[in-house]
Amino acid sequence: MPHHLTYEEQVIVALRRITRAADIHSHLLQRKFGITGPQLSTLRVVHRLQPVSTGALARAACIGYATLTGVLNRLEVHGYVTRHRDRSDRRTVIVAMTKAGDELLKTAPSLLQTRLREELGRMTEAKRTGILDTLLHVATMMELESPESLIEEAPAARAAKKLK
Amino acid sequence: MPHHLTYEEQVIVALRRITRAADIHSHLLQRKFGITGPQLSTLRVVHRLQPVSTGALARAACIGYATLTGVLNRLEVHGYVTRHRDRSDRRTVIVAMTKAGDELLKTAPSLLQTRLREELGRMTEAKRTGILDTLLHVATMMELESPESLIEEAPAARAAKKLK
DNA sequence: GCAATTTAGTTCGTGCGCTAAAGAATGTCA
DNA sequence: TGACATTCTTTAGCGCACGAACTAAATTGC
Repeated sequence: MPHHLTYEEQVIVALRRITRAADIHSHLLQRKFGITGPQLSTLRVVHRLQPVSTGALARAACIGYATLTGVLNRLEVHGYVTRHRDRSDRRTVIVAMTKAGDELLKTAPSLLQTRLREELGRMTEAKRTGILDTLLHVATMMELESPESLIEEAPAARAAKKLK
Repeated sequence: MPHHLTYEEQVIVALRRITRAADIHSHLLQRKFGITGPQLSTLRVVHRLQPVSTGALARAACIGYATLTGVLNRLEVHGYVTRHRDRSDRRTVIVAMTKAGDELLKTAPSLLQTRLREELGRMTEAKRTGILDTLLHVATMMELESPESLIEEAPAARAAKKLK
């Protein structure tokens, strides 16, 4: 305790600890079950929306197109999903589950750390809701910063780039 | 809104949105000021603790040794910090600020998004404290999962690995 | 019809993050 | 003193994440 930290620095440390813990948990998942957190998370979204285009998948999973391509590559190599181009619009790629993917989700561990789940389960409903609300609130505030680069459902209205 | 999400899935989405927003902000910092979020964050810790060993720095910054090496490489290339080996114990590496590093910190923008800062500034003290407490609480719960792999100040007491 | 634009995905380059293993310096102990 | 363990840092290998640039396909305008 050499110095006082400002409120802002404390928030940053807290966020850092959260992402680090999530990352460590992801590596633990990979060692134990052969699948990482982002892969498992993506697979769940595929399960919920399949068959689904990569674009819709990226928006639903709050992930960039480029990142999703890599995750889908690995999921495909592992045999958990299939990709094929849409017949009517051959630009879009349709993602669907395989049997192995379904099977994995049935036996897959929770994405959340088990300890975290236990702790949350012990809380009152009000406290649980409060935590989620705070997290969503923080997320919303942080996303306010760069509105254009976020998931846009309406990609119109940016013709201001015409120079030549 | 095709399906209901479980509480757990909602928490995961919230965490995902937070880390994504932080990442996007980091890229924005890099484009505008030539330094990323982790680099700036690390530089602040160096400023607070200098001169400091890389190990102490990693623990203070909640970051792995290997990751810190890369960040320090980039900070050194940019001329913001210096590294040299300790005279008395030549295993440890001592990190210190340069003039350029001090200068950067003086003019550097907040690590937090400005919008987030504004929103937080508008709140009551109680609400601000509540948010920080919730974030720290979540961080602590998530870290419970893998105690050994976290920053250990006392690396003793793990002789249980003697098999042969 | 066919150029110009828009849209969907992928590839490329860079940086962050982890673990595991390697290097280098120090300490221990017979 | 000389093998062995311990400590501190870096390297290697992989995966995630972003933006920018690229390819291919569809749409629009003329």
